[in-house]
Amino acid sequence: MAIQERRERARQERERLIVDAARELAEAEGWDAVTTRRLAERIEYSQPVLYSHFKGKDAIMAAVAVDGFAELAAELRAARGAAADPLTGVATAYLAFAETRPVLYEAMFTHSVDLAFARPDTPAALQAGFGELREAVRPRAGDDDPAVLTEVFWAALHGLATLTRGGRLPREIQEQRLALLLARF
Amino acid sequence: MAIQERRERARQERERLIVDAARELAEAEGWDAVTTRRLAERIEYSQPVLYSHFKGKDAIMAAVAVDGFAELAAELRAARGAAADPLTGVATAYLAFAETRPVLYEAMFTHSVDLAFARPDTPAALQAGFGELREAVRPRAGDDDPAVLTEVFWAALHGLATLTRGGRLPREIQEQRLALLLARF
DNA sequence: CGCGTTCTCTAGCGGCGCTAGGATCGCTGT
DNA sequence: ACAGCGATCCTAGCGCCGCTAGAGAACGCG
Repeated sequence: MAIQERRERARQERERLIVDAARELAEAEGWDAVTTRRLAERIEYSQPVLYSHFKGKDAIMAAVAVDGFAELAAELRAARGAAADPLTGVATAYLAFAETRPVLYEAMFTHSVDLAFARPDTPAALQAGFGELREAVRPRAGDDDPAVLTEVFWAALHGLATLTRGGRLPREIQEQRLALLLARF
Repeated sequence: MAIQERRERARQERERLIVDAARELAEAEGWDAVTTRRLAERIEYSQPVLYSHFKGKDAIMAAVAVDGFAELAAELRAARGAAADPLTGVATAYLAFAETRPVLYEAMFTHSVDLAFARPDTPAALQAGFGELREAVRPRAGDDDPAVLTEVFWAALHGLATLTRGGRLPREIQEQRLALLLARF
């Protein structure tokens, strides 16, 4: 039986290799450069092995996105603990994440439509990130439902992040925008 | 000289034909189905004709997006005039636009990164839509800069629209979210 | 009518995501 | 020790993509 375990271990290592390679390639040259051929070349296997791990290219990107959600959750947690005002800290950390890891943020939100949210099989990392936001919002909720208010706050952050990233909003006064948003919460 | 004018007119008609065909095809089968081959077939010309009008496929999508901005601006204007509370009306109209014309909204915000915003050559329709939002926000701005506050409000709406569209937020309680957002403005 | 420009098409390039089918490797039972 | 047999992996190729070069047709003009 140990043989199968070793094989399974090797499989999972290779799966990590694929996901990491996809992320590195995307961070180096953008998601357009992430093709199955280039990915296969980078991991030194042939194309078809990708399909023995993932259903298709989208699934690989979704795996990168899940990693991204885990990192985002970790950074939000750290920011909530460290900042004088948790909500400010979390919001700043969120915008910083989107700004410094654009490739991850794209995978998480712009691409990969079929990641289950608010479902039984939702990856834990996704829930965790939202949880961090909710705990930061809760003290400011007043009579409002904290969960729903968190959704609104998250949407505002997401909007700021994506509109800025897409060149729709000039980057320079982002701090001012964030201040106005926080003042209203 | 009249001959050149006639030709120019025909060219512009064909350009409209291309943009409309792209939009119709996208609305019928999604943007993935909009390929240069299928588009050429639909307008009953060969592929290279497309490239005598537009630099590439992205430019065609950008043209559809500009049409979208014009429609959005028109709907926001109507909503601002008709609603009891302008801000509520405009916000509702914005979310309704994203919900009922997902294909246009995608072209405007998810794709086509290289539409100039806040630049000399920014299409007027883009400015107009933002102007409608700004006029609706202004009475609620208090001591805040209305333009910046409008950006924040727009970002919040955009976030709600995209997160809902991507399945990140369940659609059912969108009205409740909008109420919470409006209450904070 | 013949000429030159202007337009449009056929054909093809390199690359894409993905898959079928055969070769090869490594474990297993005799 | 070795033949048999799955599991594993690669070569080759399908149909499609965005885009372009170059041939040929259509059209206004002298």
